[in-house]
Amino acid sequence: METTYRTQAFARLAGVTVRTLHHYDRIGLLKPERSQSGYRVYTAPHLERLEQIVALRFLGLSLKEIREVIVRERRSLPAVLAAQRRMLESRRHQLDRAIAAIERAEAAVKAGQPTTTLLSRIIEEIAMQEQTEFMNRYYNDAAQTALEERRKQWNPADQEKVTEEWRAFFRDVRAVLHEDPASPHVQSLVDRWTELVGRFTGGDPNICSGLNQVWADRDNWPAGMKQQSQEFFDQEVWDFMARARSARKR
Amino acid sequence: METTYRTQAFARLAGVTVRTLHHYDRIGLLKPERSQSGYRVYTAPHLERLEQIVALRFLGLSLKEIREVIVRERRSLPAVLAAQRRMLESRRHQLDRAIAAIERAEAAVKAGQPTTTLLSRIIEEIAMQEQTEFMNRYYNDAAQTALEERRKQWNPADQEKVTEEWRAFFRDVRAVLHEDPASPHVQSLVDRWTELVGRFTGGDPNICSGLNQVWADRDNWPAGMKQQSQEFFDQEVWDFMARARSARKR
DNA sequence: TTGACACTCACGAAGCGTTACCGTCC
DNA sequence: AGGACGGTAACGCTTCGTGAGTGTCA
Repeated sequence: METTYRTQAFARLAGVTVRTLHHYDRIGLLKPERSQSGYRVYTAPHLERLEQIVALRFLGLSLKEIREVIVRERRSLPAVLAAQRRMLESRRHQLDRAIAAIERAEAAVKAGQPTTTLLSRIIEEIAMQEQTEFMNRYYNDAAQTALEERRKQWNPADQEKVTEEWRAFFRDVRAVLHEDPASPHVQSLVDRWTELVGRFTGGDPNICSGLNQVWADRDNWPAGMKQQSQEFFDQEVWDFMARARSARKR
Repeated sequence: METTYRTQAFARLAGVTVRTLHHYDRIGLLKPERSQSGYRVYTAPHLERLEQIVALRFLGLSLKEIREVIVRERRSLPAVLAAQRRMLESRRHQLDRAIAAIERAEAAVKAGQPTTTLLSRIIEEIAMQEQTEFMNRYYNDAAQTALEERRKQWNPADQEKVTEEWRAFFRDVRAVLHEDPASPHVQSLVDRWTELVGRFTGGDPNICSGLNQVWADRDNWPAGMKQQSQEFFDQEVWDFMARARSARKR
């Protein structure tokens, strides 16, 4: 003597569309009874199950996953939900990155940086984020917060200036590759090198240590980062500087 | 004399798949040159455009939207991005709700509430969120924060107890519908009513005002909420209580 | 007879992944 | 001549929305 519903009434009751019920029926997720004329007939237990389906869909599970959890308890619900939570958190992280990219690009353009258009700023911002995320694997917590502070002080113009100084430094080193690494002239280049690195580390030993690790692992950098610093991947220059530094030590 | 790339090399360079390039070519989003043999030939300008496409895709724009922005500047980029930011923020809000639902359901079950299973707790949690969001349209900021505090003190058992008290109150009122609204017995019911309402408002005038608005607009409640409080939608009881209260005033 | 509602196909949509089959280049 | 790489064509995946055409009657 229980209340029964036909498709439309049941759909309204549960807050879904008729088409959705048809779909769930077809894929075997929620199969109602049938009247002799072939009409779908839903009852209270169906409502309960549909509520479960809707809830899990709200959590972002696919219908296939829902079926595995509900129809036959093939998979443990707590485990699935824990996994789902991690997925959602990572999606949220991605969303945050996208939102931040738009916001910061808008802010930068509004603050009047006519050299780059909004779209270019966004591309830069995304690249920055990628680099930051990747590099954070090498820096410990102290270094990460220190770098965070540092970045707030930076702006694209500063960045461009520093890059230019490194470029000049490399030119100067390449010009003296034939000289004695211990010569005063070359040793002054070691000082310049120390100064340039110190400009980035700010003397922070945490940052310094992380930087060494980043550089040591440069073969594994993502393509975008590699490409961007390709001009500084001159093994000959680095070898020469290494010899110059060890000459200094003695 | 510019560098050219064929499909695979170009794909690696830009960090996308060959299939993606084929797709963009077919839908007219990024059309490379062709060699005599029909091979796709990409050059630097193509790379620039592809970077823009990838960036906008990162922000969640559809390929159609990207085409409208990039291929022919039919739509203003700043406007599109502002709209996109709002979309992303609303998606983020949805994600937060899903994550919160899982977290709180897990916590509630772990804290030992054997009456309800994890899945049921999630359904309750989602319903709660819906109600909260909907009701917040009626409460001002002060009332919302006050209610927020209140909810932290609540637990399902309390909720059940209060519901039971309202149920008893309705039974008692229905039993005296034929009596004089001004009789001492009925007037004591008015006191009980005041007390029950006060239990929810906590005497806060902001909450009180919001509650009145919520109740006045109960025809527009979402289906789920209506259904849940359906047992208290007894017009006869409310009319009788109104008469009893106006009898008290005189 | 006529609404109102029910049923079963079946295409469409977004963004590629994934064969399948065949030509080009070195 | 073989293997790496290029091309096109076309189905698959996901979750229903949206008709089209037709039957039922709570």
